[in-house]
Amino acid sequence: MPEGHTIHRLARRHARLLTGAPAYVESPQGRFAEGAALVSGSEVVGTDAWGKHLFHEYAGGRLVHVHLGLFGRFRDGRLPAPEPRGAVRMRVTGESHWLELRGPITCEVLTPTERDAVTARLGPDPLRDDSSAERVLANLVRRRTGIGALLMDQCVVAGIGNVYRAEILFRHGLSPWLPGRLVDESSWGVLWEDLRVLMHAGVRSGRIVTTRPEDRAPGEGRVRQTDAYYVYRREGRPCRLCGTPVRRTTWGGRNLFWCPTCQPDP
DNA sequence: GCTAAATGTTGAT
DNA sequence: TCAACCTTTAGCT
Repeated sequence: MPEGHTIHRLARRHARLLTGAPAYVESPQGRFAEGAALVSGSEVVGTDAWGKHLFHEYAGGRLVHVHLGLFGRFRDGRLPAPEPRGAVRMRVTGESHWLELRGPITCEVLTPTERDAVTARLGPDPLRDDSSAERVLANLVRRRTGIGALLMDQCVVAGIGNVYRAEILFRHGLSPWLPGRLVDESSWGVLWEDLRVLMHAGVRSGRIVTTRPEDRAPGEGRVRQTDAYYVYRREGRPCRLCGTPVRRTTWGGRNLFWCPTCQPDP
């Protein structure tokens, strides 16, 4: 489930499992063999996340840069590690735990300068303390494109994916086609704070839940997956607030879900 | 067992 | 705008 919250959660977890000890890095599948050899045996000094990009920092100044793309996945566990099965791009063995990475779109070794070049192309990340609502707003108001496309543009704001995009626009009654230049400062400020709260909750729980308790079936404990969203993947089902069937279209090659009543055309 | 779809990005047309 | 790529899973037969 790789939106920004997944990556930040992985960064924290990997820091806990690996930091402060040497790690042995291999590529059972072979496609990361050269990179693995560059860092293997060095101490893990920390991890970092920016948007959907994850970095493992090794002593000696090398970084492993991972982008999960749509399909990438990490698994981990306590040593001893099981025999790698199938296409394992990277396997990391620390002092007490192992990690396994499959299906990433990117897995490469970078220098600090190269890492800076990666993050320089990214907009502010709502999950980072150094992010700023004002800077994102400045990126929005410069563009005529609809806010629905802009929120998915990682140069504008980093870490939002298709689920958070659909859900945050619904929660604020905004049409995905509202031009970025028409986004006003006060409603953007409210949306941004809400987004930060939702994404931080996602980091904590490891899943995306955007519905308010009063908008889902009563019950304690874990929110059922069918109750987690307002519009994402709910095409044809009645809007939780107004009953209008949720709509879906394809925009920029991605599915876009919205309620035409709660999010009227601009 | 097969097919389609998926929370993403890049590069060609 | 479209296809390609990375891999798993759900829903069929």
